[in-house]
Amino acid sequence: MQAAAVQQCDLVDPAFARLSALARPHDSRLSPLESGLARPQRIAARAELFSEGDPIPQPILLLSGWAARVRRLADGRRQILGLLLPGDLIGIARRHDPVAISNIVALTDLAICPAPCQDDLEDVGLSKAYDRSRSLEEHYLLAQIVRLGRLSAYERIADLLLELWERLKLAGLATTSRFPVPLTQDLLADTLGLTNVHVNRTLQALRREGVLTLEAGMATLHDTAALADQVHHRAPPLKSAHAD
Amino acid sequence: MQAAAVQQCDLVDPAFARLSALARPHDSRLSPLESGLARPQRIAARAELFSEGDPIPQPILLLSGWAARVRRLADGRRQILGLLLPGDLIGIARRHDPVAISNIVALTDLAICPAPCQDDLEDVGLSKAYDRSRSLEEHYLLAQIVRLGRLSAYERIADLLLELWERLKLAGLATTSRFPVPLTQDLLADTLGLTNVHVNRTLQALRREGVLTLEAGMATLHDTAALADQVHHRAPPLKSAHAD
DNA sequence: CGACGGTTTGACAATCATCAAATACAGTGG
DNA sequence: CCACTGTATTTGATGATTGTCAAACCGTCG
Repeated sequence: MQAAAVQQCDLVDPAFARLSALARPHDSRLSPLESGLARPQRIAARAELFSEGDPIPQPILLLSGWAARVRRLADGRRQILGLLLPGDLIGIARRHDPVAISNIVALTDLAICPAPCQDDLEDVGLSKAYDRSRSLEEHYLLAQIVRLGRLSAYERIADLLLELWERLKLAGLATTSRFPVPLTQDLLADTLGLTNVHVNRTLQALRREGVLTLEAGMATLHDTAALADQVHHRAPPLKSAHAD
Repeated sequence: MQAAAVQQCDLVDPAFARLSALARPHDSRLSPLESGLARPQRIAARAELFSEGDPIPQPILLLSGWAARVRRLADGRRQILGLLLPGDLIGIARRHDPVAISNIVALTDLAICPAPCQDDLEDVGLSKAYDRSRSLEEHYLLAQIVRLGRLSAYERIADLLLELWERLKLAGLATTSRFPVPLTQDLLADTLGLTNVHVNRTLQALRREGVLTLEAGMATLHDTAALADQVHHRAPPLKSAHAD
């Protein structure tokens, strides 16, 4: 990292850490990454980065802060489709004339920058990292569907926090089982398809039972191993689909 | 279409129609499409096409029949992540060593074939069609999240059927507002995050109120315009995200 | 006929939403 | 410093939506 970038070092670090983690073990010179990061742009919390249908001239790399993909219904109901964390990429789904497929709003103050050229296929490392990132993005959407479709409120919160923990670890933003989660209970509710009141009561239950704590923007998972065990309840694949 | 393909004409037609529709208005010679379709492979209902983690050597084009992306929980709960209809592509999300990100099972008898080479970027038409298909796939996942997160059982069914109607129209499989939906109420329940009992009762309500009918594998939407209006309730984008 | 998968019905319970208000807490300006 | 404002959290009372369990019904197929 040179001159201009140096002072931003702690800023770009999480994004760099995440992409490096995704590029491994093929390793790589993620050089283009460093060069492109000289000019981070700042976005204020609550700003809308993209509206559905907006063209996205180039993919964006989220350097710091949290954002969300949001959809609003005519009667005011709101659903957060997914959360965007430092190191996540925005708008890498399509190859040609990419377009925002959902609104994206800043949940906190943000730093973003154009994602270094992904079309430069010479950098295999970076290309693979983007590929994995795309893959993870879909994975998180699917996880969200299972949460909303089949988990209880209690399970939804536990499952989401476990996911956030793992995602933050990827970016080096969670080293212990205590980590920042700058979500209000309102936002949590809109993420999990619940009401803020019910989220509040369920959080109390989780706290009371010593599962996890969420307050003042910090989450603490009290028994991550047990939690992951209970929550990562994938069934072994079954050959007959309709079996019960 | 030549020789070998001709006898399969009605078979490949929907898939061809869909990809052509997606390629337009850039039009295109979708020539590689025709050539690759000579050897459709048949899959029996209930077979599992892919398990999570399976490598997908090449993208697959679904020619006829319905499939589903499924996830099962350890205690037997099941969530259908998304439905796959004729003309849909499987495994086009990743560029490098693609891997099945969810189990895929055949809901009906299927005909599939390898998707004609997408890396042949010379065929701009086909490449664009695949790109749009990818984009639509994500769109449907997001729609599913909103359904599960914020719609009532009544709305979920109406919304899903409207989506299916539009998707089938793309492939030329629905010309009127009456079209085939080979889903049992059990499968509908697992798609919509409900129980089969509740799906049954809600379907009765929808029928009673003249909104739609679903029986014997056929769906009928009684006032598609009004339905689309009620159900496509996107709110106008709002600049302040947290506004209420 | 009997078995099977799918649909339908009923009685009842649990989860979660709604509405309204109280409390806590940080920031702002006098 | 304190009252004032706005936002976030918490509590209570009540009701609607949806789930659970169990059984009956219905058509198809061997």
